[in-house]
Amino acid sequence: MPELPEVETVRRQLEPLLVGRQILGFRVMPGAERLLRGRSDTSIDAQLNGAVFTTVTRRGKYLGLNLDSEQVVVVHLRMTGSLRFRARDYEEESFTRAIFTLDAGDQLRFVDVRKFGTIDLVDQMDDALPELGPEPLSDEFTTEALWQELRGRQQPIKSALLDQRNVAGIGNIYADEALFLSHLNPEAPAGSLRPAERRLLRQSIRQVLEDGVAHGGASFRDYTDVDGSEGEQQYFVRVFRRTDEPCDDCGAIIRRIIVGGRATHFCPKCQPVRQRGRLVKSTRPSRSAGARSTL
DNA sequence: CGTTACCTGAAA
DNA sequence: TTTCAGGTAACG
Repeated sequence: MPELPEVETVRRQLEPLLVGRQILGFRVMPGAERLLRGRSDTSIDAQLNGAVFTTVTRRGKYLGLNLDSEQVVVVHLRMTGSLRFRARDYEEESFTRAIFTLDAGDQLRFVDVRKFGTIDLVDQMDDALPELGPEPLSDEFTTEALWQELRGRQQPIKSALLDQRNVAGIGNIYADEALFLSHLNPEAPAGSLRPAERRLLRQSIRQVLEDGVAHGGASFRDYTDVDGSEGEQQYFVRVFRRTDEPCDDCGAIIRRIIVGGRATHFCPKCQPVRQRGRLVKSTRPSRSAGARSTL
């Protein structure tokens, strides 16, 4: 569920709540053992005990809860995970999968209906991360860096944006929104973008992610922040889950298709299938015909 | 490369 | 009852 803006919202809320707080215990609830990916909660509990949070960082959709013990708790929320900071004696919540007990009895809870989320304890955040592309809101995310990943690819541009090895942090909402702002058809081959389209796509990605962060993330279904409240970005989307509604810009009816197995929303008029090269109907048929034989 | 599996509840 | 879901890893 959470994409970069939702995870960044959690990071910003969590940091001031956690920094300086000490961990007194950690446990995983019965039936949720898989979230530790094979490790036992007792071994993690032993390593965490007494450690103090120093900073909270983010890489793509991953959160790093950094400790003064030079270790990092790396969390991925996947589809339905959330981190809740709860004061001592706060009521129990359904679907709580793991609990960090802090000094004074407060708790950091990992709540996750579908049990896809993960928690790792490592010495360096990178140790828990798969191959990830550039951070889209950093300076390293240039048009050239983006094109480096897209060039030569036949895959639909939508699928390429969801591949975390190309760019880190984009998910289904922001991929559709960025493609709408870019006037790009989601099924266009990733490697087919013209230079101007690449620049616009890079800028659109940054725009939609920055807007998402500014609105505290999007809450379409499950996403809630650290105290359980919702974001506002769902009120600002242009196409995502607006199937059969008129496009804000042109009034055409927004369509929903499946691309790479994911629901995909777009405006067929603003994001048309690009015209193929028009070799047949050239404006100067007599001169160009013999001169050029290649595409 | 696209498809399937992993889970579970809400909505259609 | 069936379909769907802000994600990814493991398939074929």
